[in-house]
Amino acid sequence: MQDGNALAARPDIGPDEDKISVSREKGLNRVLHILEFLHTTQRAVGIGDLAKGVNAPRSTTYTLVRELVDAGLLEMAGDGNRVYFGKKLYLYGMDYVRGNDLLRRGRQEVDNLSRETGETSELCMLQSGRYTIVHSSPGTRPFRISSATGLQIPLPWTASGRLLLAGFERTVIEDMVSEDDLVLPDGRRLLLDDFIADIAMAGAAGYCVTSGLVDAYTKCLAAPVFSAPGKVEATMCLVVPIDTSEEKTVDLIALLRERAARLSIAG
Amino acid sequence: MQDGNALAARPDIGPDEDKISVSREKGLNRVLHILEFLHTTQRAVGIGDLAKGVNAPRSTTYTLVRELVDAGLLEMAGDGNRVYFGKKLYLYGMDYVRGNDLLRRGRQEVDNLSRETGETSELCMLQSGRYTIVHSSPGTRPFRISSATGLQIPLPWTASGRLLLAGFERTVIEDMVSEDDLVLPDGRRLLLDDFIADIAMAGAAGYCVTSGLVDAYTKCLAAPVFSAPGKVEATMCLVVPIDTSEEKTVDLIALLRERAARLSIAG
DNA sequence: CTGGATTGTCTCTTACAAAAGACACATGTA
DNA sequence: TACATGTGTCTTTTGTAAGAGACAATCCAG
Repeated sequence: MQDGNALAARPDIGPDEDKISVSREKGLNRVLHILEFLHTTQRAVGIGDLAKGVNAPRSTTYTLVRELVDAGLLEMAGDGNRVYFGKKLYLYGMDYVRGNDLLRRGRQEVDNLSRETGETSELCMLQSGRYTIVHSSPGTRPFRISSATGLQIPLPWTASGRLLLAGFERTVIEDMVSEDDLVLPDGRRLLLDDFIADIAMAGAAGYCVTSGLVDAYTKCLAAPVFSAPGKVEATMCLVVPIDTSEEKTVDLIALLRERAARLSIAG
Repeated sequence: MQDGNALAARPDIGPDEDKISVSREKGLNRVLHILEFLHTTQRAVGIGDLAKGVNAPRSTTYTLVRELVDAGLLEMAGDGNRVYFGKKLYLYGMDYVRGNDLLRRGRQEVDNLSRETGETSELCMLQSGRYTIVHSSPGTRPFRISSATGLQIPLPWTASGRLLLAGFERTVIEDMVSEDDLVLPDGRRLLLDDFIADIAMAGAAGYCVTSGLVDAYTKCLAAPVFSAPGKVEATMCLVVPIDTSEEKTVDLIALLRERAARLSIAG
């Protein structure tokens, strides 16, 4: 099952039809699409729009939504004909946190770090082959982008991405990184070979810094968190102004690496 | 695991859906049961046990689990043949928090309150007809029960339960409260009429105190959070030693009510 | 007012997923 | 050694859920 679902790319024009005919799909898959769609929209959605968004028949969507609302996974939002995530999902999510040492302690460390440094700090992981901000703490600077938790960003855009891929085979990396991912927000285009070289360097150095990749005003410092020797499970990173002095940057990296190391193994 | 599945006993109100034959069930329902089962066990579970736990055929369970793991809703845990909640559920849960003002601010207030008072503080809501601890902050006392987030408790056992039901019709309350719910942990039995009288009183007073209901050593103070005039959306509560002085209790109630009021409406 | 677009509910059909069961391979234990 | 128990992957069968479409009820623009 290769679910390169169309919703992530574009709802309407789908050259990558799984089958020639949009054959009957399993209810569970429809549900998974619905959840993913709500995650991308980040807001309550009308059931009609939802049906369009996941490219499912209206009747099916209505029944599924009703079942999910009854189950508490979704909730009807404000004005009455929109749905969004429900309390049950929150509860399950907290269960996950509780059962996951790394995440639990990582959130804590990230919060500490951003409080101590005043900079935006994040915990990042690979999530189904994509870079994901699992937790972030805003820092105290006047205007800082609220890089929302759960946001997924192309791996090549980030320092963390370079660390997370350390140790992977070249072929695996090629699979994970699409052509589009190599195009930066400002239109510049990375070379795959350069990116792979970056990954090797980052892995060897034990940290990674990128400047002006996602935007022109910040640089990103990242350090790896290991779940086993050599296996990068997550990264902690700091987002700082691009004009941060070399000296301060070095200090921050040292701090970051110390905290990341503290998270590693040590179960 | 000789316990049948407690959760299937009453998935929802009303019609006797328990058929003689455990006939073929919808995949989505199986999934919902799986999630609920994992929520009650609060730990990673082997797939075999999972199948027993939700009373589903092994083969079905294997395929469903595989699909859920692929989707990231579940993850294989530690030793390799157990499953538990996955990162995706955490991300969806955080989306819920973000989209839900009351919860977001409520968590904050609860954390503040427990820090200021040193007592265990909780945010509670109705979740599919049951009392649910949506967020809790432990307080600083030496030994305090870690009333886990997401824990569901019979409504009559709690102060919050009385407030949450304020304004509901008697028949609705009767539907929500089972016979078993009226039996306290220590074996005492509440009368439904008394409970309903309590609800009315709590609703009128705008707060509620219960002593020694869940256990003999604590009392529970609760105040309502309104989503609209008269509509109780949640409660904040404090769990304090049962021998807390009358004077201090009064002070805490005042504080609690102030904070709860701050959460109300104001959306 | 009218015509088009949305919303929510219902019914009926058949394509397809859930379930049964067989299999292969580990374990443990008498 | 046999014998039970747990695990993971097949195939086959058949009950039913996904989907098409019809319906009434809003809503809104022209």
